[in-house]
Amino acid sequence: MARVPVDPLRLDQQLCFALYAASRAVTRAYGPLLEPLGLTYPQYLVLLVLFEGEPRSVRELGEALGLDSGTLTPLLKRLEASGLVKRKRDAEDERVVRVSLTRKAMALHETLQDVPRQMVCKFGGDPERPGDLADIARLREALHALTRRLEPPPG
Amino acid sequence: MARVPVDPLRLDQQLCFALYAASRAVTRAYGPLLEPLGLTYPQYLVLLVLFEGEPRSVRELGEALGLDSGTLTPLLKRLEASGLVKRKRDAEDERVVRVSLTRKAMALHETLQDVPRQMVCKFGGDPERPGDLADIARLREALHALTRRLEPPPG
DNA sequence: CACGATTCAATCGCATGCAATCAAAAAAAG
DNA sequence: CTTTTTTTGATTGCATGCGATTGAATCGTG
Repeated sequence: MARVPVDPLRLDQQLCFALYAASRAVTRAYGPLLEPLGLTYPQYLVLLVLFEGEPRSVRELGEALGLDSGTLTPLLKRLEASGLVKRKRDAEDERVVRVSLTRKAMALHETLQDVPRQMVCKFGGDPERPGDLADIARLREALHALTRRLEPPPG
Repeated sequence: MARVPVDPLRLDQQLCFALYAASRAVTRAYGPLLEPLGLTYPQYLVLLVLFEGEPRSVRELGEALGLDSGTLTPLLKRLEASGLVKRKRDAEDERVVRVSLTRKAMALHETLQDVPRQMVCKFGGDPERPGDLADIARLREALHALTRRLEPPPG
């Protein structure tokens, strides 16, 4: 069991770079699926949040995605320009903007159903094989755990 | 063993989002360490590549990091403006630009030695505990494998 | 009620990412 | 040796991310 000293700054030793590279690779892999639908990857994520419940305030979307208004406001304006979301000031509290889906977006929901399965294939897995799905689930949980440790809730 | 059908579009089911969120969380975690040194995270990565061998052409840097000249050219100009790298057209082949480190950058190399250890702590691990380092290594390898599957070499 | 603190979205500035295009240089074809 | 193709980096345009600031609305407290 020889202990070989390793340069701690070597790129291929960095978890951060592995994450950075994998994240960009996955985002790129979504491109061919989303671009024909007129969606970017972050826009797709916003729709996923809204599919789970509407309407959502900009703050709620930001909490779900870890993005701030500086990123979300222009992104939402583009989604609005695409006819996929509506933005409306809350009458009760004029500070908040409630974002909801259009009919067009709800129709997109059907089209998007197949996207995750296609992505599993791109990941090199078989969507029919439980083992492959379990591998993905394990990796996903490890990443969520890492994110939680880096961003402790404001408790 | 009840099989509960799960909405495949649920955000917390997406490996892509786990990656996306974790990558941004890690990049943010580097901020406090790099900002005092006048570095951004991608600039830090470029320096890591150069620490492993100089000079490097823009193409070589791009291959190592998975970035193209559209990203690297302005980034390298900023690193040059910071006095950390030199850029010089190759006399043999006027197409290539060779990027090398300045004395200032080599001095930075010393300062950066401790960064990876500090990051392990932020990840919630103990740099002295081999088990924690092994966990990080496993996650890193899983991510590298995913990236490779998504970007098969042009063979 | 007054008023300072807080919340919320928008705006601004800067630094990526990345596709598409360009121009120059070099290599390959003929 | 000339033409064509390829390689390499730069440039442009667009869409994020994100810190910092702003401005409006609301809340908390006295």
